[in-house]
Amino acid sequence: MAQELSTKYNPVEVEDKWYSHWMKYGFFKSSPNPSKEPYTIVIPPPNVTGVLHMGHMLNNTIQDVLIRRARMKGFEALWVPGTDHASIATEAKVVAMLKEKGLSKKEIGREKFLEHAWEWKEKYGGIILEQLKKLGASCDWDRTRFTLEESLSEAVIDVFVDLYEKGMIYRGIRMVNWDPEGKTAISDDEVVYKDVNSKLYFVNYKIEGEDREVTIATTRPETILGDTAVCINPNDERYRDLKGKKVIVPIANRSVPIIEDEYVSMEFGTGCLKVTPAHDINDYELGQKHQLESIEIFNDDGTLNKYGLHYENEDRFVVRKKLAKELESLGQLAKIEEYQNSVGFSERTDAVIEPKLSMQWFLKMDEITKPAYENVMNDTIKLIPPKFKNMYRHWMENVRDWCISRQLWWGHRIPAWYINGSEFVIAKNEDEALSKARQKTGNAGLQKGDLKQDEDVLDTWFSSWLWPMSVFDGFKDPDNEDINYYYPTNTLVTAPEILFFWVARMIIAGYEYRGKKPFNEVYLTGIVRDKQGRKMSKSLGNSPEPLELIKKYGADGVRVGMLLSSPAGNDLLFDIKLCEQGRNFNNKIWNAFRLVKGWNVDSQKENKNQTAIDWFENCFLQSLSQLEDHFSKYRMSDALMTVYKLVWDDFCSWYLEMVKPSYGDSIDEITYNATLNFFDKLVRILHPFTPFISEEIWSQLKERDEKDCLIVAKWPEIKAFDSETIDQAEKIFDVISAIRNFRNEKQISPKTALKLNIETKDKAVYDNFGEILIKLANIESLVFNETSGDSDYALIVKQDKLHIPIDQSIDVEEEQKKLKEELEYTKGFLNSVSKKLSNERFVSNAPEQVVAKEKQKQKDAEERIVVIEKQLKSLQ
RNA sequence: GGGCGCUUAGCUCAGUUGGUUCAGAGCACUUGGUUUACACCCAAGGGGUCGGGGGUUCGAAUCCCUCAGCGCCCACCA
Repeated sequence: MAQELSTKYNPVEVEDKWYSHWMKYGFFKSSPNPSKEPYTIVIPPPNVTGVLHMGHMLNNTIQDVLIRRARMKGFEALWVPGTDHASIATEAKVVAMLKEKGLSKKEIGREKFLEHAWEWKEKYGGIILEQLKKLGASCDWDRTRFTLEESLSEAVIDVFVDLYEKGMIYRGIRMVNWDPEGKTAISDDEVVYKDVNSKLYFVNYKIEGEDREVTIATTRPETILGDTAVCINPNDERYRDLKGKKVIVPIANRSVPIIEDEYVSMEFGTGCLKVTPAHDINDYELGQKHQLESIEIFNDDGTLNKYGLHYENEDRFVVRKKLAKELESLGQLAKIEEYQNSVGFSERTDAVIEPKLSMQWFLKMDEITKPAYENVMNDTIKLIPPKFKNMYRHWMENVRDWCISRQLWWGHRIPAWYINGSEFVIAKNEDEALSKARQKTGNAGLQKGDLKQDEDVLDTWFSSWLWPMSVFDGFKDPDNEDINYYYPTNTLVTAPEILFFWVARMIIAGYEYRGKKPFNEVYLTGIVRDKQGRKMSKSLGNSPEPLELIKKYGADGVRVGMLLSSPAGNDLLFDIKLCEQGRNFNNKIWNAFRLVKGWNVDSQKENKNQTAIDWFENCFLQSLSQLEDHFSKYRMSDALMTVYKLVWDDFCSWYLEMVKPSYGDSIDEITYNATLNFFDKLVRILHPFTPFISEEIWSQLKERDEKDCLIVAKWPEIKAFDSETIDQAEKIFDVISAIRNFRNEKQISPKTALKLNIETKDKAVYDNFGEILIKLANIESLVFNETSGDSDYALIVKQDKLHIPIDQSIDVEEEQKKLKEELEYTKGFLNSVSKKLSNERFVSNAPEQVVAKEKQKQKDAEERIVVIEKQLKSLQ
């Protein structure tokens, strides 16, 4: 009964009710089922530190739409949830928490620190997953995994050992960002670049054995003490005569070679570069290339070491000034220029970052990346949208070895054990390490205490790259039922910013360890931005709180809002209005349902709505095909819009208006059942987008068993449809709109019934849809091709003329003017079509279909012109 | 600096291999509406020389060249 159903849909209760119901009956659960094809998604594991933000909302809505649809299409659908331990982010949070308690990492030591970290993880680590439930995420929660849990950690260590044994992991020198204040290496992400005003010092270096000098420009004169070469561009004419010579490093008085490399820009400074391999990444590479010595001149705290000579133990910036003075007094400072450049600062301590050489672990990327490269290029793995293929290729072609060690504690500790400093063994655990160490050294007396495990942990991505395999225990037990059934997964939904960090590496690992791709398709979402296009961030305060949104608009409303305008790979400019639109849509459906539930059925009554029923049936099938097409191309917004228009326009605005009994009247049984049947189909295709309201309506369509839920109902079957019926309806809709517009213009109330006399050559349309026309345009008498009074108003729709006699006197001039404009336009149109058709090259070159259609256009236009001219004449 | 991409209605975007009413959709906007499903609504309507210029073609939003503006990724210039 109508009064039982509120006029406004209230999602809060409904959503909680259904989520528990689905959980209760285990509809999200999946296990290998040989009689069904699997459809698998592994969630991009959110950081344990994470709190649900709008990016998650978009990302997980898309995944849920895909998984729910797959479930309904009869796949064994599995969505595996989990979280990522996120070394850097989590460690930073824990450090901050300790700081509040007045503790520091160093004081409490590794073990205690990790205790705190785990405690923190237990407390906050699950929040984000709980939040996802509010969104309606239909993950198999029993399968929730965590990248630092025991089984997944074992996988990481196994892989490390394996790759090492294959000779793909090595130790090497790398430049890290050193924070002299915090005395720690920090990641690239934690470096903040700022434009600062600095100085460019022009220093004269003496050429060995000659009375000449060469001038070099530098922003960091203190690093002169670490110079091991001077570099010029081999094409630089100015320095041709310097080739092969040596220069004397000022103050240090060291003789270093002049090397040549095209890396040096001839335009910058003097075109002559000092090379300090230990303190500049580019210089380091030059040093590698030209086999230069590398002299480190700094201590960990940013003071100079013994290579600083008389500046030993003084701070780098103090030395910079003093050294400049000394150079000046030596007459070796040519000039100082003001200069603006970008300098890296530590995000945490705001200290200027010092590039520092350090020993790190690397994974060789040249060989291992090959299948990952090829199989994306040949579309074995599809990137959506495909434009990302180019980016992927560029990265793969320029890939560098992957530095996999991080100077942190929260993470997978590198399974390397050092014996007396430099010698080491790689082993799965300490016991194994000990036996390997004994073997390696030949010293059977070695004890565990003689071994020291590497202090560093592995890059977080070194665990997440195994995710699609490790969640199914594909390492611990490589031939288990789960991994054999679910792997490769179907679709990965993630952000383009981690295409290289994560996606590419998962592909690499997939081929390396399973010989198979990890997923068939990668759907790359955009970034959720605010209306002004700014990235959403806490500091800007421009990010809405997702749970508040859900409370206000319902999860269904928010889901619709997220999907309304988010083509793959494009950023979504989020506007709260999108959620409003989503909510309104749900309310619309709710009210349509309220209407139908309120109908009184009269089983004696005759069905007069068969045309409407047939039409909507076809209309539905047409939309269903379009929907299928959109989904197959991952056009989520278009898919949703197809359903949106089908429900709002076709079903509510047209179909329900066609069949709706007038007030107090009853409805016949056939129409009633057909309408409920339409609801049944509509909620099925709505379900992936708006799971809650669709389930609620479905449950009210008829008496059902508790387990008979929409979430596991069948997706409607795609069938051919009759486009003739749809075309006819379109024409009738045009006629109805024209009449409504006429009422608007003439200010005739919709309640006032009109007489209508139609001149047409296509009466079949009216034979079928006449009753509908009468009802929706409020016509009291409909006749065809009768002679009309000269003073009648006439509307021209396509090739038909609608005479509508009304009491208002006709404004002949106005009507003539409109008709003449129309005539002009149509003639112009006809002219261009005829021109095309009289062009022999068009007729002979264009496909037959195109020509035929042009001919039809010509014919239609000609007929229309006749109709217009006739009406014009009758007005004279 | 290297690579990639974008520019279509006020906004966000579709527009498949050049060819039907292809210049579209949603929102926004304007006008009218207390029709008993819904004002979170109904009906109707007005908006664009497809960034500028040039070219190829019977035909260009779509292909080519060029200019302008914007964005992203990577490496960051002493």
